[in-house]
Amino acid sequence: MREAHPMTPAGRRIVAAAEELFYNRGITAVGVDLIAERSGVTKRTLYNQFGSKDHLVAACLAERDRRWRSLVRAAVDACGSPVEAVTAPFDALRTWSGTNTRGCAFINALAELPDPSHPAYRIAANQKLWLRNLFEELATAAGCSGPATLATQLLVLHEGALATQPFPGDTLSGSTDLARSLVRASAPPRR
Amino acid sequence: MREAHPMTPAGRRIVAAAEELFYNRGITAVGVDLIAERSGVTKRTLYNQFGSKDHLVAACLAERDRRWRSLVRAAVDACGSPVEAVTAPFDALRTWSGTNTRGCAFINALAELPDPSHPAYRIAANQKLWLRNLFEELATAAGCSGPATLATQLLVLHEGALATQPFPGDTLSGSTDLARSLVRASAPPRR
DNA sequence: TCATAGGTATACTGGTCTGTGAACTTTCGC
DNA sequence: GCGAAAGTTCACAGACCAGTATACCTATGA
Repeated sequence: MREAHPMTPAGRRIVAAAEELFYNRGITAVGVDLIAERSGVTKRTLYNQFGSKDHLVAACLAERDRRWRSLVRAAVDACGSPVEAVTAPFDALRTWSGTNTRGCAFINALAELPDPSHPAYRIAANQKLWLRNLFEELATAAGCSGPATLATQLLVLHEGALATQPFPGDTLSGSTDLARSLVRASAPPRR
Repeated sequence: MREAHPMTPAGRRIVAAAEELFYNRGITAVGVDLIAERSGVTKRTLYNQFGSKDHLVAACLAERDRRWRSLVRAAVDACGSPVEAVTAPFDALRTWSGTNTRGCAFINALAELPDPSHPAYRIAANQKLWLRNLFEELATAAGCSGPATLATQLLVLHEGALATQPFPGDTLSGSTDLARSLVRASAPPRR
């Protein structure tokens, strides 16, 4: 289920170029010719590596997911207490938003890929499930009451901050504050 | 700034068909030939009415926005008290979600239309601004403390519920509950 | 030494895309 | 009855699309 990344140098360049183009211009709007040109590679190489555009899309989202998860894990590890750790994904989101200002790539991808049998569909859907479960695990570890309900609320706040990111106004700060006060309210009293 | 809707019968059929197709399959993925066929109209008529696909996209989003706003206004008017009215958009969202299960059409559209000069861009961006301002107006009318901060938090909850809608699990109930308790906490004590 | 894997170069297929041109028909209010 | 607006028919332009075919080059390592 967890495959390694035996990707050739050309393969990595293709994914990097495609990721940027898909995120900033949309998946359907970007052609494989442009991706090949941007990554300094022939279209033949692209097809030898990924087989089809659909599978390249999946590879891009998988790579993005991998990067996002490791950022969140680092933010969780950097926290001093289990209670702080519950809202660590909001800290990760602040970092992430510095270089990703066009909303959530997974939501955006699903907007263009309505077919559940598309190889990228499952990756995008799992991404949200993973975060929700992480919130629940962290809430449980911090001793919060009602971790399931809390996790859903935190996910909504997180996705809301991400979805409103392209619009003017700082929504991330407000939702982070709200998330923290929710966690504090459901956490056991200190010592 | 506010033009009427002197749309011909064919024009209305085109918008209706295009709206459904754009929302369910993505804007770039849907061709004008298909839209013309679905609405029982010639491609020539489509271009006579809207000039370009881009302007048709804008007309579809404008129509959707109009429908959404009137639903929200009706929900606000149906409320018994100013405090209840603040969270009325969440009631409207519950109704709306019955027939719209692919997330927010405006967020989805912006994912495919990165160019701010696209005729549809401003419509999509204004939609969120309108809702945020409505929240603030309603919060002020209800005598809530810190209406600006509250409005931003309510917007985030609303957009979060909308964004997570395509995924399994009922996120709308949890965010509606949270929204109501936020409003109650900042509202003045009864009588 | 030589097979293999990764990659280049280039031309091509068959299809779809948005958008236009030009001439014809239908409907309806004045 | 007539003129204008709305709509039809259909061919067509020119660009772009995903994906393939063929032939060649160049490392590396057994």
